[in-house]
Amino acid sequence: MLISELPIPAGLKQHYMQAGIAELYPPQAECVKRGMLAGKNLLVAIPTASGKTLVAEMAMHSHIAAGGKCLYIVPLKALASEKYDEFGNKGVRVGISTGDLDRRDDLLGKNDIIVATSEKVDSLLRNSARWISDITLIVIDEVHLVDSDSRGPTLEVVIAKMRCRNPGMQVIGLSATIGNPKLLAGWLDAELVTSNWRPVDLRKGVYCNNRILFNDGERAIKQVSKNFDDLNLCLDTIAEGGQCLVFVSSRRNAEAFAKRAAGAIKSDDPALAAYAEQLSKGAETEMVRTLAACVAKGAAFHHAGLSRPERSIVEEGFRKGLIKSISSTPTLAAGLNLPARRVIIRDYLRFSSGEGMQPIPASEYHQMAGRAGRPRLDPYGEAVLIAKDERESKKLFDIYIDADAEDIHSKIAEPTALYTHVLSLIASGFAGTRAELATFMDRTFYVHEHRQGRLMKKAVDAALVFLVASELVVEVGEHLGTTDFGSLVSRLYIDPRSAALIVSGLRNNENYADLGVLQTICSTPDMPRLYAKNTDIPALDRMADAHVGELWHEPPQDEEEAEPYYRALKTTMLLADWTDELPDEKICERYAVGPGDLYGMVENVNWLLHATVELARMFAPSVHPKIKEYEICMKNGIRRELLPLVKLRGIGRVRARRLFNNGITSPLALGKAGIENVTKILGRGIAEQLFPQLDTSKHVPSGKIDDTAVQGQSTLSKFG
DNA sequence: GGCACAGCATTTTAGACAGCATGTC
DNA sequence: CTAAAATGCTGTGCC
Repeated sequence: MLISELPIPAGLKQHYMQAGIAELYPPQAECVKRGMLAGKNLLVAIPTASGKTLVAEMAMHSHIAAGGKCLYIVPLKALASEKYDEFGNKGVRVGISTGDLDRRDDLLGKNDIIVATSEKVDSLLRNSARWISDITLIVIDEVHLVDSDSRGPTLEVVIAKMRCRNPGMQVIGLSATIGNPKLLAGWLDAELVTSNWRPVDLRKGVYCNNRILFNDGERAIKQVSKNFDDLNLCLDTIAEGGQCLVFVSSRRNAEAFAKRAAGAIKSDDPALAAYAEQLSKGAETEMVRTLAACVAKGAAFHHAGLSRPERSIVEEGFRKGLIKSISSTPTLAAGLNLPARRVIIRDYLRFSSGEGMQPIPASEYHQMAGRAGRPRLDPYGEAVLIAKDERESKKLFDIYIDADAEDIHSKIAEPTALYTHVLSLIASGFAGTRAELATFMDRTFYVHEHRQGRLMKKAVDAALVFLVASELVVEVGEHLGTTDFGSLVSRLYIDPRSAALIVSGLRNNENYADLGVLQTICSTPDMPRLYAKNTDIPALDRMADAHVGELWHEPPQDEEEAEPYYRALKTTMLLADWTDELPDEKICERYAVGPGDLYGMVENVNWLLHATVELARMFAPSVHPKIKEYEICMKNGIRRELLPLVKLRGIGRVRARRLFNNGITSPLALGKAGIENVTKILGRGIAEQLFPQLDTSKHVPSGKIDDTAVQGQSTLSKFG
């Protein structure tokens, strides 16, 4: 099927022509035949990289040409940016909305295409963004994620809410291949398109006894390294001019492989040295030093301990073909599209708490394998597993290569998954009675899958019991409504259990302490917790003793609750060190985390601290100002005494501390000190940027700076 | 008694969404 | 319940 013959806007055709796309891939053509451009709902369950995004884009442009508006839902923030870039510059207005990137709501609604994460869409629905009702096409990327324990229920509810809200809306689901696509298509009232076609030939095999076994042949691998099969596989591809992606089960393994690969590749490209240099500019942690050393030689590792900039450097180096191998935890499997000629799935067992080492699901294997082969760049792609003996080799063929992907199932009836969604359905007017809740639930994948709502009703009832007991929901006769508290919690987008925990913390503690608030937040189900090692326990106990008056939670007597307690306490300590101005490197070293973990932790607690501020406004007005200050401390990683200074643009934790230690403790003192003195402390450029800010405050008394001075004063007198 | 070290026992283990209002070193 | 590598601990041999 030729692009030129399609009923899509001329402008888009031209873009495709210029990009050298003249004809549709077979599965794409199938989508068109099934009515994708004629408004039919569609579930496209085809392998990665076989052109799902392109067909969805064509459908979106058709809608826009007819005056419609499209919502493109993705599972990851990184994916949202990727799609945002891809859809842009093609004559339509594209907007993006995720936790960190946002245009103001009304502005966002002016776009033709809005790219957003599922949670963000849910949040927008809860906060009644008006443009939502203008959406005529919703595209759900990776719909099979309704199967996810943690995030699937949200996706499922968002899809159901959107379809309730906009009855005539077209729905396009893009999915990896799954075992039961018909069931999912049935739920979406969609035509089903499945296919195994791929643009680059993909060969799947198992390495065993110095050769890769494929279903249709084998390939000998040169034994360069005596001890390491994984390395030999990697070097084999590089020798042929390819690149390698190695999936392993832990961060430690990823780093260890990168070191070995670096030692064997020994590339000395000056461009690599530049990347290494760029990396060394960041936090000077052991992890970053290792990464820089590896990158300089043409190898890299990738996991969530890397910060955003560090990840982009690695990704860019690989895309440009300079970095020859990346060893990665599952970060890269689900995230960015970063194909390589050979993908080595080295560790197929992964630790899972309570279950020991578990084989990864076949669907995940297929997803990683699908990363093999760069369209137009590689002649073929290879996905290789590693076996110790023939027996294991046979097993790997059985459970992965020759295995279909698993069926997917709704996870919405899990005990606690519904608390937040039942609350939001009541708060945002989707349901005002138990009967209306049931009617809404009839539209979920769960009820479609089980063909009856008995268990669903049980789960909803259990959620209501919790919500009523926590004073979030009130039931008067038939009518269900939210309290002010419930409505706030729904809009804040936090777990009702977190809200209940925070509110009881605020109510039950006479003595306000930052540490108590922090510990409470860290005990919340919305806060990921650090792992507490056995050897950490004594230090944690000592720390708890030293701060008895400030902590709001006692060590539990119950053996079972000891672990979450210590994990929360360790997380509390890390964040307390952050607001105590311990340098990033020291924190990373002390808690054995990477810069990416630290920033993630701070970002997460900032979100919950913001929610705590709002809850305190309602339940503990006397401590509200203190928590608000603490929120700013956490955002910047500073002690209270620096609060007046960080209000200035260009001043963060480091510069504020430098000024303070030189006796400049407020914008007022900064003005008195004069530009020359400040130049000595911070350099000419920064000083020149600061003084104009002081000037404007004179002319605009109600401006930002003046505010700051007042708040700073009161802060210092209170907490001296 | 003190130290080095082999060898056995224990410990540890992936990822990442949400609010708000704009700019750190 | 399953693995594998790193780290911790114990006991031995030696001075």
